[in-house]
Amino acid sequence: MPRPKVGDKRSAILAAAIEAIAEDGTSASTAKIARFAAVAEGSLFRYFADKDTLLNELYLELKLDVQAVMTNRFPVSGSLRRRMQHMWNAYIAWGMASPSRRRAMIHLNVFERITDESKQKGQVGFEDTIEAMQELIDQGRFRRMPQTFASNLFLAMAETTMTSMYDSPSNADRFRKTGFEAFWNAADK
Amino acid sequence: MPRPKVGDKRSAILAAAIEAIAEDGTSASTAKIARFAAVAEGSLFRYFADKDTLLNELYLELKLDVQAVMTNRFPVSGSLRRRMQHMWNAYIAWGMASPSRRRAMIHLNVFERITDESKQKGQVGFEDTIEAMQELIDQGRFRRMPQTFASNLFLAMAETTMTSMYDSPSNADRFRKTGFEAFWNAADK
Amino acid sequence: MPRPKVGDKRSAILAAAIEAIAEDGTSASTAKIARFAAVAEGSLFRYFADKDTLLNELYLELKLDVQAVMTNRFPVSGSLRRRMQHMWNAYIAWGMASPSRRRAMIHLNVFERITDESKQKGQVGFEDTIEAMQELIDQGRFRRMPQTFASNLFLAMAETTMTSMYDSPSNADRFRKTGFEAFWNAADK
Amino acid sequence: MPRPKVGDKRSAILAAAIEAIAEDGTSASTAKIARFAAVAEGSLFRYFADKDTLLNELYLELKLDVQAVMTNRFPVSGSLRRRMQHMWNAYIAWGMASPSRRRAMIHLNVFERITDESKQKGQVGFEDTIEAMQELIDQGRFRRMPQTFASNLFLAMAETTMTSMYDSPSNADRFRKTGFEAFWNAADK
DNA sequence: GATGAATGAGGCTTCATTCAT
DNA sequence: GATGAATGAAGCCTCATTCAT
Repeated sequence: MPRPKVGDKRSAILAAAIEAIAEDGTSASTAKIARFAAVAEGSLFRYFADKDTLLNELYLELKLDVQAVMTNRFPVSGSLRRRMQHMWNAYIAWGMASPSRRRAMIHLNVFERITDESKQKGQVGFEDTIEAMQELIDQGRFRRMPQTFASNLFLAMAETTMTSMYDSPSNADRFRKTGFEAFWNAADK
Repeated sequence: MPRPKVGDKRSAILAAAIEAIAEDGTSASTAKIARFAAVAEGSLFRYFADKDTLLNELYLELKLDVQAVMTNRFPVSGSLRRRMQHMWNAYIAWGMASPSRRRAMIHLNVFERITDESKQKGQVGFEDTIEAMQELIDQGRFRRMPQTFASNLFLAMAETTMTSMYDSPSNADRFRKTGFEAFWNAADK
Repeated sequence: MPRPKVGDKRSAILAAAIEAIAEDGTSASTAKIARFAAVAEGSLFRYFADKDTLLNELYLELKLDVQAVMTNRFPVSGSLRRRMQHMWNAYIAWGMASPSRRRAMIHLNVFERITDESKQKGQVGFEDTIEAMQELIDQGRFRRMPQTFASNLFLAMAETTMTSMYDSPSNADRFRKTGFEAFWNAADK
Repeated sequence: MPRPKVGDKRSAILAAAIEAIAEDGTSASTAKIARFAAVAEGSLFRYFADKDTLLNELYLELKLDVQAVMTNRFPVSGSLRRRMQHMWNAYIAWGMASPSRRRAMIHLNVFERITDESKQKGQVGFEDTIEAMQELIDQGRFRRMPQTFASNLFLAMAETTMTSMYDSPSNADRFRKTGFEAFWNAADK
């Protein structure tokens, strides 16, 4: 059974917000977002109580998106390195496939009005990857450090890697691989 | 009594901008910045042509600030590892000493209207550190990759480290050290 | 009850701008214009991109207005003198009927940001009158001079005439007639 | 003996105002005027109580200027036509010699805050020309009309003439002469 | 007198949000 | 529900004017 129609417009608005934020940062106007979504300015506020709500929900959607991609075909029983490699490749693939999503995420990550609640919610669903991250910690250089440290490092290093990949597409593959080795050696003892 | 130095007010505005941006991001209002600086809003525009100019000059000032701190007592003839260690510690010290400066920098780094010119100017003065970075590249895992990749990785990993340090001040020192080891092992062969 | 026509508000703003400019010149504030139009200041910008656009469109509207009045019942096949007389009377009637429109026009005519495009557009629709003006030129004192010279002279002399009519309403009719004779004898050989 | 220095600065400001108003209209900023005059912003207000005063005094100075030029070598005992011709040529020469003065005058003539007092004062010194104008009236088409009507017509027609002269400098002389004939025939019976 | 930095009121414009249709 | 016109607060910026030096 198809999703209720209402979802379509909501999704359109979220998609539009991604483009608008990628262009203008979080100060992209709701009018621009509505225009990109091809809906009336007022309609935006039927789906999101206000702009902050929209940005918070977009934040969550992007996190979910990343999660889906990382979780998909996750090699649960593979070696730690293999699982990490999977996560790395999946995340990089996500970022490279949709530059706007990635740029939007970068802006949302420093947006001062993403609530703690959103940040927390953004973690759910990452159980498999978090578990892998914890294993990585327990066996390597980061022993007894919080899991978020490793996770954040992973994300930061992947971001840096993607920046180079964008700047020099012909070497993209080399960056991706070397980036992973860098991460692995940073974390592994 | 010394006559107030030319530039006092300019500095006050820059300082105020740091606080305001740390609080509200780059959408901090010029009114708020002026209020923080205890000057009239109009005065702000005697020192900076417009808000974008102010933000770009602030960006440069912060870069200069980092540079000063990294360059200070730089062990030019020390081992590569020692030089890197110095840079790491200096940068972390800078970020931990002035949280607002660091937060402001984070926002400016993703601000869409920092000009290419500013970004370029922001590089000057880092010659020693860039040279060290190049050495690191030439001898390790990043051979034949652009120097910016290593530099960006350095910054990203230091940022991640600082985040953990802020979250858990009692372990700050351990984070700082482990963070550096992580970076070193990421880059070293 | 008829639904308010689209454009009602737009017209209200243009009408308000006429009054405001008549009072304060082209430096009349958008706030004042909005107030006169009984709309919120923001509304003004839904109808006109910015103040310059508003003034340019007002300029065009006034030109159109004059044109309508001059063209109405234009005695196409009348003698040249009769046609000129018609134009003269029509223009004077327009100016005397709406002092604010006339004052606004005077200000717009010397406003430095009326675009060339607007000036050009302001000419269309005057074909009959321009043709008459050309005939006048071809047969009189202004032979081989540009049509704009005669047109401008016409307008300037009519303006002067109206000023005297305002100053001395009881002699208005005599001014109107004498003014026309003056113009006719200026141009006719 | 040289004029007192104070006059120099005052004149410089008036001269600067001419240029600034020619460029930007009466909304030219006092800062710009001061810059053009190469004096400090504050100095302007030592010579003129406020901007309106400056503009009113400039208005007077320009009127005086015109008067001087018209009065110079005025052929008091020449024929009426000769005297008119002199006035016409003098005025045109003034306007063509200094486009900025002329443009400034055009703006001041429609400036809403030129006081009645200024307008009145602007008339003194024109006795000879006014007398000629009165003679013209008494003997021609404008009999029993106010002298200002003839004067305004003179100015309006001369303005129109100058506009054409600027637009087509190679025909300037022809415009000047034909313009005068037009005026003469407009007024003469 | 001269200066120009400082001021804050006011100008233009944008924008999130509301609400009548 | 959907729309988009309307709103007015707030943002950026300009400017005439003041005043300490």
